[in-house]
Amino acid sequence: MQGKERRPTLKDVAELSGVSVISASRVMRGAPNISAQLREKVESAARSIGYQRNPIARSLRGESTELVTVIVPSMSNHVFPNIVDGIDDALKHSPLRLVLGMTKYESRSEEIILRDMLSWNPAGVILSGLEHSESTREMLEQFAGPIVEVMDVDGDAIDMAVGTSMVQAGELIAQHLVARNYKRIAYVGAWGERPKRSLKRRLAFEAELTRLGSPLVSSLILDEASSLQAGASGLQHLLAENPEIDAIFFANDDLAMGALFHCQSHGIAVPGDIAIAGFNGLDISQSISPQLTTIATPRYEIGHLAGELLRQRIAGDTSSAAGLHRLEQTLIEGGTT
Amino acid sequence: MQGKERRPTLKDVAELSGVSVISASRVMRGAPNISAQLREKVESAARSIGYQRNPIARSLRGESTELVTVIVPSMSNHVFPNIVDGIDDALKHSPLRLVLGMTKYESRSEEIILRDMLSWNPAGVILSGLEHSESTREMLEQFAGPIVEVMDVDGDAIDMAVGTSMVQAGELIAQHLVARNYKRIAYVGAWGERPKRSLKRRLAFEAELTRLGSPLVSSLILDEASSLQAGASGLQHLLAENPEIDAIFFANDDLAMGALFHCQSHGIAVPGDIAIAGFNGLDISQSISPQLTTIATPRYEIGHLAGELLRQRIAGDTSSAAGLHRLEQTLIEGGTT
DNA sequence: CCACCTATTGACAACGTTACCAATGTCTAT
DNA sequence: ATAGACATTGGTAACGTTGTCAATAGGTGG
Repeated sequence: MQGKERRPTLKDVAELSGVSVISASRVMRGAPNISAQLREKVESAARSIGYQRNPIARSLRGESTELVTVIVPSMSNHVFPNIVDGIDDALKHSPLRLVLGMTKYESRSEEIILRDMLSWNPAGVILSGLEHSESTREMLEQFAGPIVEVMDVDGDAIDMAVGTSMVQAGELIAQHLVARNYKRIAYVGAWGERPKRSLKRRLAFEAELTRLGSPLVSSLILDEASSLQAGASGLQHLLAENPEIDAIFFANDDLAMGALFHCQSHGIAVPGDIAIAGFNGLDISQSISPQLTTIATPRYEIGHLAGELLRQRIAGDTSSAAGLHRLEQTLIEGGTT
Repeated sequence: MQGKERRPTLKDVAELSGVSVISASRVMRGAPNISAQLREKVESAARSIGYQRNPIARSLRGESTELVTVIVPSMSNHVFPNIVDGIDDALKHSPLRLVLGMTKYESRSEEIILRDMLSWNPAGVILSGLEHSESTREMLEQFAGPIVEVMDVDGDAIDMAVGTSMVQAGELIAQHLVARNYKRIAYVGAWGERPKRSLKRRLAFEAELTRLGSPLVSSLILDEASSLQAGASGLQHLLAENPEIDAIFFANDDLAMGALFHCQSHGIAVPGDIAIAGFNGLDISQSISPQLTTIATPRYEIGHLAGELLRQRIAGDTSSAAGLHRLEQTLIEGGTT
């Protein structure tokens, strides 16, 4: 079904244009000190046989490839597609290509994927969160290229990190709920709280509630993936156990919207009977009515900056940029609280 | 800031275990006819220095890499993250890795990305849609590995294709709207209708409406990306021009939901004043109220089957599987029509 | 006991590219 | 005019792996 002509090599280009292989190489990679005639001869030969440089041979010879390893938990969480879109846009006009791996929130899986991908000698690595297994951390420390950890900035970066503060997010929601005079506040998480950033958010939320004199009444960490359904069932469980709860902070907008829709279809008044807050600020959560109270995070921008930092460092902009890059997030006071 | 020890090679393993390089190679790649002692010596040496096979050197020598090129329009369209998730799960237990490229719905961009990625000699290619530029098509025909085109199956596959029928989708919605007795039906699209599958859907929709004696009253193709906002503004434009429209088929759920929310917040009764239908069957469109009338497409399954077909062919399961793989989609009769 | 076969291991070359060094030619300052 | 600097081009080897062929050892049937 396929053609399979042998792919042209530098040798072919050199023979056709009557120059040495090394000269052809120099022209193709834009090395300095090439005469105009030589360049012209080689370029036209290359064009005529459709020569493409072979990145495999190139990177066997040299050091690193033009691949950027991106490891995220999953695409089904709306957060990560936005991040990946941002990264891709930042790398769009560079020769760098994204190699994507998904961990399903398992740190063992992160380790395996990373080990595998590092064997490609990538130009850089982007992964999510600041917490990694011991051996993941070792591999990253051995890795010579730039590393960006995305999503949260509450901790130490191995190299660079871009994200928003989970601690601040938890505090903002706590302050908001207390200011609105809710008294019996609960929390619902998912994914067994494996992404440590959600744990950070919850702990900060709890601590701030306690500080404000209105400690958390109850919390429920679902083991399943977050989804609208999970949010609805989380809400039901909590209310069944503890009917006097008057506000719930959900680990993300999906859970929160699921709970909201459940209330709407079961005659539970929001925020009258119960207040609901989420996290992320997904587009859709701002279009429904009432608008969801949530924290809007700049996901695309996180990805874009991560890609940009990586690109700059790979391009030779050494120095700078190491450390935490904290982006702003905003509390959206919607109609659900 | 980083460690940068030289990466161990086969030579290191061979020296440490006192065997030849080629024997070490054979053990590492599990070749036949290896004595137990040799295997043991080599394996323990490899373990002790943390040897990892170098896929770059391997694929320079051999033929193709263990990379799978995946080219999709964008991650911000909820459809593609699901596809990518499905592909990833299908490839999870193989050595294959996803290399991701995004075209932003530009066929020129598809061409550039594909050319670049093919230079890595990928094991296989997955891309979206059955329509490609002339030179994209040529490159694909030259390509020796398996190719899967995902999303739609209304046309001819270069090699394999997995998706649902856009023609059927358009017809189903047309039949549904006519059956519900809507008389003045309109259509709203986005992305300048660059993905040909949405064009196919619209044309089938129009043809079926005509056949049923209720031809399309008006259609509006927005040039912008689809989004909730775009859906709302599409609705407004159409109604401004043509107030007697009583039903609109939107190219996807995002547009449809945007229109629905607009109606809800502007006192337009749905489906009383206007009926709304979408396409995709996103999770969220089924959780809102009223539930959106739409066509539910098996996106994850499309990705999964695409990955599975690719994996099988790469593993040597030649033969079979070429051609169109049509998956089922279902009309969801929601409360918006 | 010998030709022959199989199992096991090794040597060499090659994949396509580029770093490094060498060779040639050209130009400038003294 | 000449040494030295620079521009331009070429040759060789090497990156890490594996296909191919060769070599060795042990075993088999006649």
